[in-house]
Amino acid sequence: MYDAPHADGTVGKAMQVLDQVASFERPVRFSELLANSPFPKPTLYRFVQTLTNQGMLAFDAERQTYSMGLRLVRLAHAAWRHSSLASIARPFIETLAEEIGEAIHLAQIDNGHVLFVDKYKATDKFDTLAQAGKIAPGYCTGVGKVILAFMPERAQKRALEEQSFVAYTPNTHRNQKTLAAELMSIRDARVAYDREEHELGIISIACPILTGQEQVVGALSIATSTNRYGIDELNKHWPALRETANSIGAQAELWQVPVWS
Amino acid sequence: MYDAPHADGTVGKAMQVLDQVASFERPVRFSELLANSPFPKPTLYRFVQTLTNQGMLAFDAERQTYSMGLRLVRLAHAAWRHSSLASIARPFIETLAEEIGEAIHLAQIDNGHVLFVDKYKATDKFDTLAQAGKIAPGYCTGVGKVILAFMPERAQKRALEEQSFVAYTPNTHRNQKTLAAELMSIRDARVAYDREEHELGIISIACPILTGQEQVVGALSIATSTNRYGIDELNKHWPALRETANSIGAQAELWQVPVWS
DNA sequence: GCGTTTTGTTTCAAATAATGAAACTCGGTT
DNA sequence: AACCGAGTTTCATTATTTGAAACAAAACGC
Repeated sequence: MYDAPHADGTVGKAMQVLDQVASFERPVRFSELLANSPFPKPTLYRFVQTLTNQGMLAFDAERQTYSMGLRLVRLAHAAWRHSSLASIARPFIETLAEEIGEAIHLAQIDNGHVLFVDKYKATDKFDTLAQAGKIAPGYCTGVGKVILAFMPERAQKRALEEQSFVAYTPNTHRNQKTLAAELMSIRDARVAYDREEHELGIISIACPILTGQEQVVGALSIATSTNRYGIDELNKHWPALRETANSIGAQAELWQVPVWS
Repeated sequence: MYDAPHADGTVGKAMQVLDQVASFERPVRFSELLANSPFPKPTLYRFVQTLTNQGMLAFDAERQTYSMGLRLVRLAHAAWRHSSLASIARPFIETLAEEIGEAIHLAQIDNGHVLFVDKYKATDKFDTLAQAGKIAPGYCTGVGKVILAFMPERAQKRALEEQSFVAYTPNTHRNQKTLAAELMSIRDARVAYDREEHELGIISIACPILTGQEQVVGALSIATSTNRYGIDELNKHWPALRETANSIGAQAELWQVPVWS
C-alpha cells in the first residue's frame, strides 16, 4: 500500500502508528509493532508512549500489550453523529428494513476504503458498533462497487489503484480491467450486485446515495443468503431500495442546518 | 507524573485540537476554534489542516466547517471490540434486558469520565453508536458513582478532583464531601442508585463489574423513568443485575480486559 | 462601486521538538 | 558468569514546529 505522499509531519506519523495497531485486530506487543514498522526503535517507542498517554492506545501492563484506546470511542461518537450519513439515514433504513425483512447496510467511502457506518438486521435491529467502522474491500462488495462507479474520475482512478484484488471466491474480480468494465455498466444501470464475490452464499443489491449534483455520498444495500433468495428475488426490492437511497440523498443535502449556537 | 505543559509534544497538541472540535458537538468554523484555542492562528491552522488530511477531521468546503472525521469511526471499531467490555458483555446484557424490559447501560471509565460503551433498550434493542461514546459525569449517575466507589484510592482521589459538581437537579451532589460519604456506603452495599441526580424523572440502579481481585472494570445499570417505577421496584431487579455484572466480570477476567482507566 | 473589516492563508528566521545510533537495564536462559 | 532479547534511556545532530507579521480573499457598510 502506497501511503508515502501523506508526509503530515509528526502527527501523520503518529496516526500511521495508530493504524498499524488497529491493523493487528488484537492486542499487540511492542516488538511485533517494531518488526513491521518503518520507524526505528526509539522513535516507535516514543510514539506508542505518547499515544498511550493520550488514551488513543491502551496498554495492558500485565501482558505488555497495546490495543486501541477508549478515547477513540468517545471521539468517534461525535464523528458518527456529525460526519456520517447514519444519523440522517436511520429512520429511512428502519422503514425499509421492516418492509423487506433482510439486512440493510449503509456505507460511505473513507480514503478509498468502503466503510460501513450502520447496519440493520431484521432480527437484531440496529447493530451499530459491532458493524460500524468495519471496512470492506471496494472491488467485491455491492456498496463498494456502486460507490466506485459513481466516484469522480480522478478519485476513482486512484481508488482502483489501491484495490488489492484478493480472490475471495471464484466470482471475485481479479484485475482492474474486468472491474472497470462492470463499473461502467453499474453507472448506467444505477444499481450494483454482489454475486458471492466477497463471501460464498452471500449476495446483495446496492444503490448509490447521490446528491442533486450526482455526487455520491454513500451507498445502501440489501444483503441476503443464497439459501433464502436469488438475485431475482432481491431485484424485486430494487424500487424500494432506490427510493430509500434517493430520500436519504435528498435529506443529506437539506441537512445543512443553519448554525446559531 | 505531573501534567507537564509540554507533556506529549506535537501529537498531544493535535489531540487537544481533536477534543476541542469534538466538544462543539456540531460543525465548527476555523475562527470559532481559534477564539477558544490556546494556540496562535497559524499553529492552529496547520493542526487543523494536518488532521483533515489525515481524515481525523472532515472539512465541509461549502460551509467552511470542520467536524470529526470518519477515520475515527474506523479506528474506534477496533477500540470498541478489543478495549471495551461491550463485546464480552453483549450476550449477558441481552438476556438481562429481555428478562427485565428496561434500558440497560454498560459503562467504563475513560480518563475520569464515565464512558457509555453500550446500551440496550427493550424497544430499540442495541443502539450502540447513538449512545456508545457518550460521556456522562461520574458524580451524578449510577454507573459513575459505583465505578468511583470501587476505584483504587489514588485514582479515586484524582477522579474526585476532576468532577465539576454542576447541579443538574435538586438531588445532585454539590461537593466532594457529600459524594465521598455516599461512595463509602456504596462500596459497602455494592450497589448505587441515581435518584434523579442527573435528570429529573430518570432513576437507575447500578452494580460494579469486578474482577476476582476486586478491581473495577466497569458498571452495569438498569435505568427507568419515575413515571413507570420507583426505586423500590427497581430494587427487585437487583439480584439479577448483580448476577449479570458478576458473570461479565468473570468473563472479562478470562479475556484479560485492561483494568480501570 | 470603493474603502473597511473580518476571516483565512502564507512567509521565514528563530525556537523547539523529533530523531536514531549507541548504550544501558532487566529478566530469563545457557 | 556470560549471553540473549525485549524494552528503555541518552544525547548530539537534524528536521520540524512555531508565531509575528504580512498577505489574500471574502463579506460588509455606505
